[in-house]
Amino acid sequence: MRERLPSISKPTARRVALAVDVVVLSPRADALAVLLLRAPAGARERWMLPWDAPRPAEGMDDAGVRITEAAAGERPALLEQLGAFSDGKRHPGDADLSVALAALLPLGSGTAAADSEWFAVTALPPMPPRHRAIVERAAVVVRQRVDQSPVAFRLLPPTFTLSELQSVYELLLGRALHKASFRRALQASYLVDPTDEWRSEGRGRPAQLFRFAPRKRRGARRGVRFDLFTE
Amino acid sequence: MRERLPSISKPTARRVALAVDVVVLSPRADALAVLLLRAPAGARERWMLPWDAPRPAEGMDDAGVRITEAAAGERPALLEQLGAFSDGKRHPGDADLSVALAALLPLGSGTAAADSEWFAVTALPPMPPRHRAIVERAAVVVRQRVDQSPVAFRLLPPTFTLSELQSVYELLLGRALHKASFRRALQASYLVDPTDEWRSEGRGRPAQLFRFAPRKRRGARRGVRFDLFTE
DNA sequence: GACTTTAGTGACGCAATGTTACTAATTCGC
DNA sequence: GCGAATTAGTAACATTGCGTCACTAAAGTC
Repeated sequence: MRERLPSISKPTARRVALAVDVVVLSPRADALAVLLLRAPAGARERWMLPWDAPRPAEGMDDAGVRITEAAAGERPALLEQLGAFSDGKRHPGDADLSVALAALLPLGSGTAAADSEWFAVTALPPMPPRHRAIVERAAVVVRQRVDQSPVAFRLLPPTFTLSELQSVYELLLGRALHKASFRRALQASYLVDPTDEWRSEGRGRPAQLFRFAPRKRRGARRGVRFDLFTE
Repeated sequence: MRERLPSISKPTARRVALAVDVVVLSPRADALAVLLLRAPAGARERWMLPWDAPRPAEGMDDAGVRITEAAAGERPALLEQLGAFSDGKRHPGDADLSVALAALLPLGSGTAAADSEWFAVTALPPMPPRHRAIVERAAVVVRQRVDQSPVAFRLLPPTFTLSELQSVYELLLGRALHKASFRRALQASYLVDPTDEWRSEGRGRPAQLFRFAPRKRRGARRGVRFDLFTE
C-alpha cells in the first residue's frame, strides 16, 4: 500500500539564534506575580522578561540561575523548564528560539532592582508577544504541576504556617479551599513536619510553623483519575 | 544590604546548532515501544531517534510531524513537546541543542521501514547518550500526563474495547488496575461513548467498542491532591 | 471582660474507590 | 452436543476520602 523511500540524506543540525527567557514568579499581594525588566530605550514595548543567551558550554539551568540572580538578586528555590518557543512571535533580542524557564522565589524575597517591577500574571503590561505567551504558559504549567511537584512549597520560606500554605494553593488554583479538608489531606500525605515554633501575626491565635519534609509514602497508589483532563 | 549594578549590557541571542529529536511511541507487544532508526555507517552507536533540523520558518510541531511521517509513514495522533536538551551529552548530529518531541501512534499502526525497528522503552539498544536521556524523559512525561491529557486514547485506534484501554493504562502506569474500579471511574468521567459494534477476539465473550468522546463535565472541581507528588 | 479575629479540630453524611463475587457470551476439546 | 476455559461486564458491600458545619483555642481590640 504505502511506498516509501529509505532515508538517504543524512540530517544536519541548523544554527539558530537562541535566548533563555526566565519567568521569575513569587507571591505578591495575594496574586502570583512575575518580575519584569524595563526594556532598553527604543524597544517596542516597555517591559520584558529577564533573558540572555546561554554562555558557551553553559547548561539551560545554569543560565536560568544566572539570569534569575541578575534580575532578582537571589537564587531560585525551584527551576522548571517550560519548553522551547519558536513561533513567529517577536522576541526582544530577535531570537529564533527561546528556551523558557520558570524560576520560583519564596514569598517576600527578592526586592526588585530599580529597573524591574512585579506584576500580577493576570495583569501584564505591554511586553513582546513571545514573552507574553511564555508568561501565560508559565502560569498554566505551574498550576498544573502544583499537586505533582513542590511548587507551592518553593513559593514559601523554609518554615510557614498552614494558612500561608493554603493561601498559596488558593492563589495558584484560583479558587477557595476548605480549611478542614485541606489540612486533613495534607496530614495524610506526610509532606510537612511541625516545628515547635509559633508565629503571632497581629491579631488572632498564633499559628504553628511547619517545614516541608516529604517522607516516603507507603506505596499502594490509587486508581486512575479520569477527572483531571484539561482538554 | 545587597548592592547590585543596574544591567548595562544589552543581552544578545547566540547562534547554536539546533535539532528536533522525535520519540515516536506506540504500544507494541504489551510494552510501550519507541521507533528507532539504524544510524548511518560510522556512527558510534547503532541506533538513534528520528531527527532533523527544523526548516527555516518551520515551527517545532510542524517539524515533528514531518519527521514522524518520514520515519513511521504516518501522522502522529498526538504530539507533545518534552523540552530542550542541551546537556553536554553527545548528539548524532552534534547539535548543541535538541528540542525533543513525543509523537504518539495508535496501537498496530506504522509498520516500520527497513532501516527502523521498535524497542521497548525499558530495553533500549546502544544509542547516543542524549537520545537515551530523551527517551527516558519521554516515558516519564507520558506516564505523568496520562490522567491530564488523552495520551492513552491516542495510543489506540478511534474505536477500542475497554479491556484494550485498561491495558494501555496498565502499560503506561506499570501496574495492574482493577477492572470494576477502572470502568466505574471511566463511566463517571464521560470520556467515552459506546458504539453499537462488538468485536470477537479469539475466545471469550465479544467486547463492545467505544469511542473517545469527551463531554463537558459539570464544573465542581475537587480538592487538592497531595498524594500525587513524584519527588 | 466582651467582642473580634485567626488557628485548629471533631464529627456527620455523602461520594468515590477497593474488593469479591457473580452473570454473560464466546471458543476449545472431547 | 456439552462441559471447561476464557474473556467481558456488573452487582453489591466495606472502607476510605472528602465537603461541610460546628465547635474549641488563643491571641488582640475596645
